[in-house]
Amino acid sequence: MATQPSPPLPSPGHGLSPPPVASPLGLFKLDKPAYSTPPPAENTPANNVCRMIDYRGAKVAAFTVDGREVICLPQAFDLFLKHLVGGLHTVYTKLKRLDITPVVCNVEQVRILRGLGAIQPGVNRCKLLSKEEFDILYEDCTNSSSRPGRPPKRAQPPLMPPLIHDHKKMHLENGDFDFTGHTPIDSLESPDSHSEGNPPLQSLVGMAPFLPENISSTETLLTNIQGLLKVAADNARQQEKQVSMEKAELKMELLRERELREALEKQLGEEQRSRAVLQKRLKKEKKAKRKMLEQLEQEQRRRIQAEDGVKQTSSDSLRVLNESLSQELEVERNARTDAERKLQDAQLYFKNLSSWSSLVSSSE
DNA sequence: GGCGATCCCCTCAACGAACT
DNA sequence: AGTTCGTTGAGGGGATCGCC
Repeated sequence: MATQPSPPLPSPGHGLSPPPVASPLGLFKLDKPAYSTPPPAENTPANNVCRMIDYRGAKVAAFTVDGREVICLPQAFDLFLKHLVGGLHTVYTKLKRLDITPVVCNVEQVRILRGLGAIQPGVNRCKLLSKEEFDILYEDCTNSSSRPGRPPKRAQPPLMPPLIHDHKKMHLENGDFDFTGHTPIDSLESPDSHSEGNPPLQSLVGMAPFLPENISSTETLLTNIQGLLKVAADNARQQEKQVSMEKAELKMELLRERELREALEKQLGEEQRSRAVLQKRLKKEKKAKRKMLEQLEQEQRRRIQAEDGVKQTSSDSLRVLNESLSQELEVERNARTDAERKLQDAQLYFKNLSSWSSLVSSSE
């Protein structure tokens, strides 16, 4: 792909992202306070020096932008996060949430990354992240239990530490190359369909040292073979190193998982004990409550009985009082009637007496 | 039910390759 | 040289899910 000279790119000094008002759509989108893509890294020779660095057991393309070492995000995603999250979009969302602003690649950096095979040939944009920022992102992808919300999908656990899958990435395994935008790396480019672990002879030949023309053909052949063997030995060493690192990382993961399991078991035991104590206490409380209820009911019964007794007593005494009052009233009435009769008799007596005396006086 | 995180689906932009 | 098509990452909208 990259053997032909690249056509001039639009506004190389300003990078890949168009200015916000570059298109009618851009104008339309200006209204939203959307996620603002930061300006790309300045297109300077210093910024465009690419190195392959060891990161988490893999070779990752890195630039030094403004004194900060930054790695290729799509490549790092492909190597480390692909199995943990649904896609790059999730990663961008996470970056937003984590308040991490990646560096946007400039045109030259994208070309270099494409040339190295760190990103796919058709890729035209790319972001860069410092190792520390990627550590935070990785931690967020692997440890979401402490966070609310929907847990990540995690279709496949990342059993393998990042391996270089793509044949193009084989180039990255062969050591730390220094590339600048002006250094062609096409000699390293090889056709597709390599096997996973072993680069084909063709590519090894490509890596063999170039020889002066005055050496005999046998010597040339021997030197070539020597070079091939050296490259093969280097590759074997590299793979061995990779395997041992994978083993070490797996061991560490095993230890971590074991510790986590033990801690969880301990916590489970404590929870179970605590639950048993609470159940016992609950049972006791229920028993006490039942007892109190019984006492309460008994007391209520007693009270009702007492009230009935009081009611009964008061009605009887009222009746007695009534009767005595009636009797008194009757006695009083009789007495009054008797008195009235006596008074009438007296009046009659006095009347008769008066008539008798007047009769006597007139007869004299 | 509200909230926040995640995921799926979609469009857009930029580029290279192929074609006319 | 210009056009078309395919590829890829960027990014938004909306659905879904789990927690409180």
